[in-house]
Amino acid sequence: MIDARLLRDDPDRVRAAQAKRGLSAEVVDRALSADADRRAAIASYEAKRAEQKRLGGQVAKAQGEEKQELLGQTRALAAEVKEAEAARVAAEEAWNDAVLSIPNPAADEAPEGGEDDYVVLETVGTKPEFDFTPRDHVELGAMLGAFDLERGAKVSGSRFYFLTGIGARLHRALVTMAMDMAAANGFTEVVAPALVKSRAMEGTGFLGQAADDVYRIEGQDLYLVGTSEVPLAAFHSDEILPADSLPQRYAAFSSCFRKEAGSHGKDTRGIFRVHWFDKVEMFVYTTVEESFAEHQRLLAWEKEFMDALELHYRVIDVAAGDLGTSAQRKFDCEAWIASQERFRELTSTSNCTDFQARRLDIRTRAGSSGETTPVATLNGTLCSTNRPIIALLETHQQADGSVRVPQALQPYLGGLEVLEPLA
RNA sequence: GGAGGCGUCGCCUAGUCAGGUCUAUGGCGCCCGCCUGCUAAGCGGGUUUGGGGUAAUACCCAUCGCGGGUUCAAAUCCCGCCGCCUCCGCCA
Repeated sequence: MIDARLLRDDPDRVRAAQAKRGLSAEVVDRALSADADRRAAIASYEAKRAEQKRLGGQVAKAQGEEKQELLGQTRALAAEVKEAEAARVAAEEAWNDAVLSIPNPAADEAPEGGEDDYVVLETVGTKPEFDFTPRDHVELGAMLGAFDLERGAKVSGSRFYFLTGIGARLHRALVTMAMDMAAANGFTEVVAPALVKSRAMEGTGFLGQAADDVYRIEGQDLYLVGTSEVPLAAFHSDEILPADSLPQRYAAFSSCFRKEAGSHGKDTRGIFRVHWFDKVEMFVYTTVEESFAEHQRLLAWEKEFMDALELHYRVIDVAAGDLGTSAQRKFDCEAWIASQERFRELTSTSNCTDFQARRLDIRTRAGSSGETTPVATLNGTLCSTNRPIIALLETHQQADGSVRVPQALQPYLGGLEVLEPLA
């Protein structure tokens, strides 16, 4: 939720922010008029309610005829209060609807435009070269016995799979390595619920434009999360976090579920784009002032993970139109996928500033004044399970279908240096 | 899933049966001040969180787990829901 004061005091900035994302400013005007209506309705209700309370006090003390007369007055007033309250509630709903549909204004630094208008910030490592025709992860996976796509489809449908043998072991190794790195960097380890109530989904901005991608449990107010950002953001909802407790850094493991609506026919091969995967996600609560530096730290930790896997990758600054509802700025790390001859997203880190915190009512106390103020929330992928496996297999493959294990990962595979194809 | 108990402004707590200065009591903790070689004690004051309003005050409204209802008036009465605890059943 954007700051009501910003909307009121500087609506042109919000209009410009809408334009930068390629969205209409109509909702800004709707919100402004709803705000005026709402405040008028509140004033009217409160005046009547105050009068009702004042008379109520007199009724309590009055006797006989005087009491009867007061009761007559106050009965009429009660109806007016009820009416005014209904008007107030309606006005507040209109305001909420409008303001909740305004996304977080993008950072000034974020590139303008849509999906293709990203800016490459840096490219790390060198493109892997092969003196043989490189296989894609599906072929390699079959040779290694790392996953079973046919049975995944049989049991659960398209975009499902089983990780098997070395694939399952790689999954465990990656998650453990990621958690160890997070712990070493001061994160609190968390295993988070993958089912959450609508409040958590709404609060993190996933029931707006992204709602089509979310699985809902039939007959219950429960949703399958697409990322543990959701339960982690809601973790401290309705709380006031002591200033000296910030930043609070969590690294959460959870399964992630995505309908992938609207991506029919896209990345249908293998385990790249699937309905379910697992992920270790970094999540930070801090102050808005600190959030920008923290965002850089999250990016640095993501790069540390990419480096540990000895991948060739680039970092992009995602354009305003391609940011999620909540993000003010987003960096993606994209690894080179040899079979596709292009960079693909492996990790993503967003600074949501105080946008999610306003919706979820998470505050801290500002400096000396003691005033409460919304915190900032940030998230970043440390390790999703499938795409790193893909990048790893394709990057470190050898002519015979074996795969070299990056040194940092070896201890997590019992010292294994090379993954060998099954006989 | 069944039975019972509980939910009050950081923590504890009074108030709920008999609705009306409850504008929510008291204690602990915390903050400010006085006193004081220092500290403690003592004394005085303050201490939920939102919202409206104002240049800023003042002032006003909401908030007793949540949502409805009854009533002129609800922490208090009625209905529904949620959470926690105890016991039983089931289960990993």
